[in-house]
Formats: sequence, structure tokens, C-alpha cells
Amino acid sequence: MSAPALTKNQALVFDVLEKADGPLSAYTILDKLRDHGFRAPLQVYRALEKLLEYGVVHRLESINSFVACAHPGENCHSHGIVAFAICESCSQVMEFHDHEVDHRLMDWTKSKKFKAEKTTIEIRGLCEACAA
Amino acid sequence: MSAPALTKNQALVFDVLEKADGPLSAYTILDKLRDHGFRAPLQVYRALEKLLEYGVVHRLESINSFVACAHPGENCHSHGIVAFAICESCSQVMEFHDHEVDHRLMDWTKSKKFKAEKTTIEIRGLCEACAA
DNA sequence: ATCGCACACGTTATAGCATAACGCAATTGA
DNA sequence: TCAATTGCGTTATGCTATAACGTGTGCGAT
Repeated sequence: MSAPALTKNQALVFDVLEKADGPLSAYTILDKLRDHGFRAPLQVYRALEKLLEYGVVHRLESINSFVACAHPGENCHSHGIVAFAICESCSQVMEFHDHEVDHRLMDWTKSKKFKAEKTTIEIRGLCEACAA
Repeated sequence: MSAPALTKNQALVFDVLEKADGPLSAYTILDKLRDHGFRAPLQVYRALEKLLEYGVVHRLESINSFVACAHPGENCHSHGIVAFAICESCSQVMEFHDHEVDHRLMDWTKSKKFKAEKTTIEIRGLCEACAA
């Protein structure tokens, strides 16, 4: 599950995401990689699929975008549920983990015998700077 | 913020969602309402926008779909954060609330001075019946 | 060695989700 | 009466995501 060496396309996509200062849509990534030979959305989506699997990139469901994981080097999957705060003004994303939240959600799923595969926690709003 | 009388289109859309036994996409709703004169996506999206505002319908960000609120009559906005467990096999949705989770997330946002507007919690996986 | 398999890749086409922009009609309240 | 608001209908368009096909490459098993 930890990340093997990235292929060329995967490395290109990851690089774009790491250098970006906020989440990017797949099509934005595509545009940024046209100079590197990217022509079609699938090239981006296929790379993203792997990067998500390796845990080095996260998908933000509520805005259909992707961000590099905030913990370079580590495998984010081992941190429990990942939560995001997304500023709707400047689009900065803060990533955090809260074990108590994980615990409460796991309690609930256990009590319902629900087998959780993937959990999304996203808070949209305004960051401190933008709320001023 | 509590729901005023629904317009014709809003009532039609709400009715479809209430009678469905799972979440529906906007285009599925559209198809179900063609016999009632619906022709275009916007008719659905505009109704949904209001129903979401009134708190009688929820949007599931991770599957681009909509469900009627599980608390008929009440205004769901007053229950704190709404969380969903979505079965990826039978697509049943369970809606629940956990004040401790709300509390932890609010603590975090306060500590970061982040002004939360809308929070999404969605757990995808398998319900008890489908996990068997 | 070569066969079969898994995987990454490229391309074209298509499916699925969402909104912009225009105009019309009904309601309301100054 | 006039202006503002809200809902509605239509056309067109844009954004997001995947299906289906084929190619090439590496690699282990027979």
C-alpha cells in the first residue's frame, strides 16, 4: 500500500499538485500538463487513481478536486480518517486528523454493523484571513 | 429558514425523493418527472436548491445525489451536522447525528478561527445486509 | 525462449453532472 | 403604477468522469 516508484505520468501529476497552493480539478491538471504531452483526461484520471491508492493525494468530494497530502513522505492512510477545511474564498485547504472523531464514527458503524470503506469529512467555509 | 409552502416543481421533486428508497441523481429525478412536464435539468436543480435551503433534502457530495431528509416534518438544520452512511452495494442511506463529532469539529474550527459554513460527513461502505 | 499476464499508456468517443443567459409571468409592496 | 422579487421554461454550453479499443513493455512460469 505504501507508494512504489511513480511512473512518469504519475510523477508529473503529483508534481503539479504539490506545487499548487490549493486543490486542482482534473481538467486544470490536464491543462497544466499539455506542454508535457498530456492530451486527454484519462491520462490525468489514471494517474490520480494510483496516487489516491498510494495515499499521497486526496480527493475533495465536495469540490471535485484533488490535493497533495499534507504529510510528505508518510502514508496518510495510517493516520485514520482525514478531514479537510476548505476556504471557499481563497481555496486554501487545511488537512487534519481527529482520533476522537474517528472513534465516534467507528462506534456508530460498529453499532450498525456497517462496513466502512472510505470516509469523507469536509468543512467548507472561510479561513481566518478571508473571514476578516 | 423553515420550509414555506412548496411550489409545484419543488413538491414534485420532493415527492420523488421521498418515495425513492435511496438517493437519486438530478438526472434520474428529471427522468421520473418527464411525465409531469419536466424537460430540462434546470427545473430539477432549481427545485433542489430550494429544498436544500429548507433543509428537507440533503445532497450527498460523494455520489452526486440527493435524498429526502430522514426527519419528516422537522427542520434538519437544527440537528447539528448531518452524517451519512452510504451502502455502495444497495445504495441505502442511513442518516445520523453525533453531537460529540460536531463538538470536536467545532473545537477544531474555533482553534483555527475557521468559519464553517457547511460540513459534509459521508461514510461509504457496505451495510449489514450487503456485507454478509 | 516464448508464452501469458499484468500494467501503464494513448486515443476517440461518450456518458453524466451542473450552470449561464435569455425571456416571460405572477406577486408583492412602496 | 411601477419596481423588485421569485418562479418558471428553454436553449446552449461547460465541467467532470469513464467506456472501449488498441499498443507496448516487463517479467515470471513452463
